[in-house]
Amino acid sequence: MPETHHHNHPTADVETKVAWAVARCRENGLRRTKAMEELLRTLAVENRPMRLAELAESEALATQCDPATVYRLLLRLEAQGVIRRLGLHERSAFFIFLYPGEHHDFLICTDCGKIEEIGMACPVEALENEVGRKFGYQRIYHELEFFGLCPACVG
Amino acid sequence: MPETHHHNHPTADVETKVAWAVARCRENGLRRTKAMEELLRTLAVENRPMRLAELAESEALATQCDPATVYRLLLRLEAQGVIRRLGLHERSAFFIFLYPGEHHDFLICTDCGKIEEIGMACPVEALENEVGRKFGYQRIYHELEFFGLCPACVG
DNA sequence: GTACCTGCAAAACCTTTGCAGCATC
DNA sequence: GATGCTGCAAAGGTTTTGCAGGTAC
Repeated sequence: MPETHHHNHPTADVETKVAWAVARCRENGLRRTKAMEELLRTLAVENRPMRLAELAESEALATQCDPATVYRLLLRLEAQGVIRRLGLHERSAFFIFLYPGEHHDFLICTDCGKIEEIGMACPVEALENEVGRKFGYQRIYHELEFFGLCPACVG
Repeated sequence: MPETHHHNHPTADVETKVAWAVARCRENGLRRTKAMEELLRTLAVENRPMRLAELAESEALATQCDPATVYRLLLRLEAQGVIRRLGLHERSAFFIFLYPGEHHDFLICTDCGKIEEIGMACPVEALENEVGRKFGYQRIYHELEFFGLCPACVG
């Protein structure tokens, strides 16, 4: 299965995504734990960028494990390529489920920090390939974010 | 002068940029200080994303002022729209000089963190306008970053 | 049984703020 | 002279790590 391609297509079923991610982690030697599954499921259900703190306090995980565990899990899952860390200008990092064939672009309010997803075709794919070739980078992907004042903050 | 437009064109002269930024700040009631000028000049000369710590330790500023001052200056300059804060996945924020008509897209190594600028036409401008209209956002701009393993880290 | 994973707690880092004194306008 | 800017120092918030014990395989 390809690492990434950027067509927006219908979101896969949550359990399908979780099963895929767990399988991939296990293939690479990670142990299947309750916390891993719950973390992946939370990210798959929410399907939006979430912070460590938010995840650690979520119903599914708060009773399940320590924030430090969530932190270390996020590192492992990112290394496995089943989640991605995003830089969205906040002080804390955001993480989102990374499922093959799905791509997300976001619109962030510079005032209130609201994050919404843009369900529009992303025009960057061709450039991405060209950049990879020209600069000799491997495993390339991109992040595209739009920033501006949302209607509520424009007042 | 328009807030932003995204044609890549030859970089303006450093002193021109600094003078423009200082003028704009003064028009909006900020006081002209040595630290402000040095900070702007450093960013204009380097013309790349820099962190607070890096700026505060730079030759021009280390002898000039306290890190807290650099921090507060960065906030003010960002509010004036003469610099921009970038989210590049590091724990600390990056800032870059923002001159009308100039646009930057970056390529960042996911392993060593090297940041290079891509001098290629950015295909996002049309989408940016459409997103602004569709979602009702004002003062919209975008950030496009490519991530991957640089040749040295592929090794 | 072994290697990995977890909880707890502390350290490390970067950012942010309070306040008294100084510089710009 | 008034207001904003600065330096110093301390607080705040998130991330990161050490270590002893528990768990998946």
